This record gives sequence, structure tokens and C-alpha cells, in this order.
Amino acid sequence: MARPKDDDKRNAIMAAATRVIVTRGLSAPTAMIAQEAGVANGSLFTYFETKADLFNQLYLELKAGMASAALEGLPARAELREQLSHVWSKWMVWAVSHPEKRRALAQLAVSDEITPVSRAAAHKTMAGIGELLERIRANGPLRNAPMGFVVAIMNALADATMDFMVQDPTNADRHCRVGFDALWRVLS
Amino acid sequence: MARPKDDDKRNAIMAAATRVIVTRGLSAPTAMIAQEAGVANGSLFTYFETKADLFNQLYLELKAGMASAALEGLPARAELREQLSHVWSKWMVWAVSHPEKRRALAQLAVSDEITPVSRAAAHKTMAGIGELLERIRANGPLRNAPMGFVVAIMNALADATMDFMVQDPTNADRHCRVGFDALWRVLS
Amino acid sequence: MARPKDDDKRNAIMAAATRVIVTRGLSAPTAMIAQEAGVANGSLFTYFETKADLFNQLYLELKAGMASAALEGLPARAELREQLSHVWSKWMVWAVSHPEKRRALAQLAVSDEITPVSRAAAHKTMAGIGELLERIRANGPLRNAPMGFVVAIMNALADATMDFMVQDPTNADRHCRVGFDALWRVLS
Amino acid sequence: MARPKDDDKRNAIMAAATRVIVTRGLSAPTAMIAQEAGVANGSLFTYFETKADLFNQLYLELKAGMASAALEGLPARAELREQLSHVWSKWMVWAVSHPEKRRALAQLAVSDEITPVSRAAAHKTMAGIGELLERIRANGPLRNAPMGFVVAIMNALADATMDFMVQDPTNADRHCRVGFDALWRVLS
DNA sequence: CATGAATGAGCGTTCATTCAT
DNA sequence: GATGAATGAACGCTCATTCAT
Repeated sequence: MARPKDDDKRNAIMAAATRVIVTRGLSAPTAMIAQEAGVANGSLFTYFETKADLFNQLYLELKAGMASAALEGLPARAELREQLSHVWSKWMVWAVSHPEKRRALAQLAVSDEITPVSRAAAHKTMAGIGELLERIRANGPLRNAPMGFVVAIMNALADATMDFMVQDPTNADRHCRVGFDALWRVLS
Repeated sequence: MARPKDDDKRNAIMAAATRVIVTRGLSAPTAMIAQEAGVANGSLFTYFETKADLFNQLYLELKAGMASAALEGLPARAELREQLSHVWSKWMVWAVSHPEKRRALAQLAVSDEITPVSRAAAHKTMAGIGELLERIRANGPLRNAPMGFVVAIMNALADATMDFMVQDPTNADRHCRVGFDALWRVLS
Repeated sequence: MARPKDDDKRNAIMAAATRVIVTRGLSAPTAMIAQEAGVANGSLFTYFETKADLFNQLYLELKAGMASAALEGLPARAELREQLSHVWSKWMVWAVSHPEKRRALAQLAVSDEITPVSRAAAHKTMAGIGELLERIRANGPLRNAPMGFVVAIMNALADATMDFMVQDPTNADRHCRVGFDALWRVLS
Repeated sequence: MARPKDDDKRNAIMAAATRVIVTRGLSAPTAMIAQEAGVANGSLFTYFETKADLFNQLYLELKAGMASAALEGLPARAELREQLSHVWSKWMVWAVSHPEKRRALAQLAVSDEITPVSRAAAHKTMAGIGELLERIRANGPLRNAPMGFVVAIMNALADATMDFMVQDPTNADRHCRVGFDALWRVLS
């Protein structure tokens, strides 16, 4: 049963889990997720072997969605700064448009139910951004730092920026720019 | 007072909680914390009214410990860069020397059992660093950003740096310096 | 609906609760009730939301059972004395035949978990007896007393009588008659 | 240590227990009773071996107090009806003046922690009333009923009457009289 | 003798998972 | 495959009782 037929139901569960995690944290009962998804209690377990399995898949899917949003429409021929700026903007827009997904993701990222395998897979999902970053830092002050460190710094700055954009939406655009400028100063 | 409340025991519970949170997350059973502390099940509740109370106090204590480690021996007359560098080093040393505390803190920070009051108190604990930061950014590119944003960026960079220092201890010193340089570029 | 909620099981839990309350009072552990009912620990809570809920429902059911036993086969055209005598006899027979139910009921009646709503509903259950009483006392010495008082007196006499019938079963019939005669003297 | 020196403390605990039982039922924690009595947690157990012991002694004391209130100033030479009426009035006055004691007593009476021995001793306390009753019923319709039954009936009527006097204090006097008349009709 | 911290069994309730229907 | 009742281990917390101070 490599994947049960009804993908709609699977997606409904994923979406429900996202919502419920936001309100109830990682201890959200599977029964509540199932109910929110309009599905019976036990049906959840025909789509996901365990609760941890659901969480891992959700984590991966959210990360992938985020990455693909960030990379959408990347102007591959533009200058590097321009490209990164584009990614940054898309990324921030995603965060602001999907606050629930971001919050669920934050919770999941910190969970110890998420396996190293899932984390690695999620990481891969951002490979596109990684490559761009690689080219940018090549001549900058971080040229000798491990790539993972550079990515971590970018993620950290992105997270801080998102928090402020969500927290103070009136000045979201400014915060977005300030965040990007800070990142650029770090990298080049 | 017969058999006064024993500070050693309180500390043992705090330390045990730190350890158990690392291995079991926020769902760390109180019974396990008590056992780890060498104390009876119910004794935990003579020192802390509820599990949430324990977690809030632990959160505050860990944050305060971290802040005071960072600020210890601050060369108040040195140049600002020198001062921040000192804080940064001490901070990183604390993180590397107390990986369990840092991990527990990360979990606690994300818990919704931690009250706004505790968060505010914990924040105050870092006031010294905040002031330093304030003076540093006054003439830099972030002079118009909200202070909270600046702090968030610093925390984000610090966390990323710590992760790499812990992950790759051989080059800890280098990572520490790279992180600091990045921070400095962001601020000035 | 897969495996519909089983009325037998519900009844088994009710009966078990009755028995356990007799031996352990209102602090009867739910786990013991479940075991006595031959049901898992947690299953009790698929039939009753809380222990208090179980107790309220049990209270109501026992009272209703008692009332319907008392009113069964009421000779509605007979003289009032005859009717009351009939109710009294049936009532006493119920008490003697179901000593556990009576004891559980006594405990429940005194519990502060039983809500006013349940008490009111239980009261309604005895409305038939109330009406009869109403007609009887209309021309008697209690014609000006509040109806509630009259009912309370009847209940009090009934309880005393039941106690003696149970305590001294050999003379149960005589006690039953003595009790009734006392009641009749009070009322008319 | 047939009786610890400090009778005041013992009495304070008894009084506290009375109050706490009213508000919290028989599951009132001993710690709460101790606190209410202004006494340490563990001190309670130097005055009473166990919680059950406290409850038994309290039960006995309350019953004795009630009985002695009822018998106080008994006009031993008056007519029997007059004597009973006097007892009845005093009894009702006691109930109305000490609602907490009465309520605690009601709870205790139903508890299965109260031993048969305590119940017997409490019963003896009412011997004075019993003798009066004995003489009254000697020529009445209950002349052949067991004495215990007669006492039970009286208690039952008394309880019902008290409930109404407390519930509807405006007409307390009338309810008192109605109750007595009912009793008299039962007895003679 | 007073105190109150220490103890640990016990309780009501929850919940991931299984399985009869 | 879908359903939801059944299961029982686990949890946070309480409390009568003990005992070090």
C-alpha cells in the first residue's frame, strides 16, 4: 500500500495537524487532528503509521513548501545580490502569508520526534538556496567557514526577520529590507 | 522550622529537570525528574507547585545563568567592539561548557507553559547585553530598527554559532570568531 | 458505526459502580469500578465523561428505578389509603430486594458531586407518588405545610422503616405495616 | 498520653474539622483541617491517631452535644407531651443555631469510617430521650414495635423538620410545631 | 511536644494504537 | 477502506502519615 488511494484525506490530515499543532502544541492528540480533518480517529493510522510518522512527514512537507516558495521565479541570470534579494522576499512573503505553517514548523523543528533523516531531507529541499549562497560567499568574509554555518546564519537571520514582520506587520516591508541588508553585510 | 526547605534539594531537582528535559523533551515526567534528583515523587511538589512552575523557574534560572556568564568580567572601559567581543566569547564558552543547559533552555523557550511574565523576567536578565548593543548600533546601519529586532538578530547569530561550535569542537575558536565578525558586520 | 457503544457494558459499569460504592463509599476508584465491570480502565470514560458524570447518571437511574418499582401496578381507582398502602408495600419490597442499590443511593444522595439538575430530575421521577400524597394530605393536618415537607416526612419514615426491615427481616412484614400506619397517622 | 495536655488545641482541631467538613466534605484533607485550626500539619496526629479517629471522635462529640442540648432543662415532672415538646423545641433550636455542626454530623453519619462502636456510643448519648419516648409509646400504637424503630422514626421526623426550618427560617416556628404534631400523632 | 518537609501509594483522566464491525 | 469503541500504560498531582529537627 505504498500510498493509500485517497490523497485528499492525507492532505486534510496534514492541514489539520498544522492547525492543531499551532493551537495545542506537539502534544496535540491524534484524535483531535483526525476530528479537525473530518476523519475517524483510527483512519489517521491508515495514512500514517504513527503520530511521529505524521509529524516527520508534515515537517518535511512544510519545509519543502517553504523552500519552493522561496525559489519560485528565481531570476537565474540576474546579479547574485538581486537573486538573493528575490529569494529573501519570496521567503518572507511565504512566512507572512502562512503564519500557521511557520508556527507549526517551528514547533516541529524543536521536537525530538523528528528524525535526523527527516532533518537531512528537509535540508536538501533548500539546496537551491544553498547553491546561491555558495556562490555569494565565495569571495566574501565567510569564504572559509563551513557551508552549514553560513546556511545556519542565514536561517537564523531569516527567522528573526520573520518574527518581526509578523509581530509588526505595519512595517513588514522595512523589516524585510533591514533583514536582507544585514544578511548581505554578513555575506559580502 | 523543622527540617527547613533544602536548597540543595531544590537545586538537585532543577539540575535533574535540565537533564531529563534534554533526553525526554518537555514531556519529561515529573516522576522521572524526581527520581533523577534522588527525591520522592511527591517531594518535587513541595519545592514547585506544579510542573509548569518548575519549568518557569528553571527557564528563568538558566537564562539568568547564561546572561551572567556572558557579562562576567566585562571590561567596562574598553572600546565597544572589545566589550562585545568579550561578551560574545564568554557567552560561547558558557554554551560549550553547558550543552545540556543550552538544550534544555531551547526546549523551554519554545514551550507554551512558560508565561509572558517569565519571559519578561528572563529578558531583563540580559539587560546588560542590551545596553551594550544599544550603544553599538547607535551609529550603525541598524540605528533605526527596533531594538527587539537587533537583539533577535544577535540571538539568532549566537545560536547558529553555538550550534557549530558544539558540532565541530575542534574548530570552536574559529567558529566563535567567524560568528562574532558576522555580528559585527551586521551592527556597524 | 463500528462496534457501537454497548448498552450491556454501560449497564455493567452502572451495576459495578453500585456494588463498589457500597463497599468503598464515594471514593470508589474508577479503576476498581471498571475492573468489577470487566472492562478496561479507560473504557469507563467512553461511557461516562467523568466520575461525577457516572455518579449523577447512576443516582438518577437508581432513583427512577425505585420510583417506578413503587408505582408499578398502582390501583388508580382504589381508595387513597389503599393506593398509598400499595405504593408503600412495593417501595419496601424494592428496598429489601435491592439493598445494594439502596445503600449506594444513600451515599450518592449525600455526595456534593450530584448536581441540582440531577436532584431535580430524580425528584420528578417520584412525581406520581407526590400527586398521591398531595390528594391525601389535602384534608389532613398537614394541609397547610409545604408539600416538600410532607414528602420529606414520608421519605424519612420510609427510610427508617426500610432500615428495620433489612435489619430484622424476620419481622419485615410487621415493620412494613407499622411504618405505614405511622405514616397514615401523620397524614390524616 | 491518655489525653495530651493541651485540650484547647484538641478542641480547635475538632471545631476546624467541623467547618472544613461542611465546605469540603469528608475528603477534607487533614492538612487543611490543621491549618484551619492554626496548628501544624503533623500536630493533628498527636491529638488523633488517624483521620478516621478524628472523625469518630468528632461524630461522637457532635451527637453528644446535640443530645445534651435537647435534654437541657427537661421539666421532669411535667406531662409527657409537655416533656417531649420541650425536648423537641430544644433539639430544633440546636439545629438552627448550629447549622455547621448539623451538616458535619450528617456527613459523618453516612461515612463508612464511623465504626459501629462509635455509632453505639452516640446512640447511648440519646438515652435520656429514649426513656421519655419509651414511656410515651407504652400505651400508643407503637407499643409493640421495637424501640429502635421508634427512635429511628423520631430521628427521621426530626431531620426532616430541621431541614425545613433551616431552609425556610421565616416559618421555622410553624415547621417546628407541625413536625412535633406529626411526631405526636405517630406516637399516640 | 511542635513543626513542616518527606514519602510514595493512589487517583482521575488522557491518548496512541489496535481491531471488531 | 472506514469507523470509533476498546485498551491499558502513563501522567500530574494529592494526601495521610512519618520523622528529623
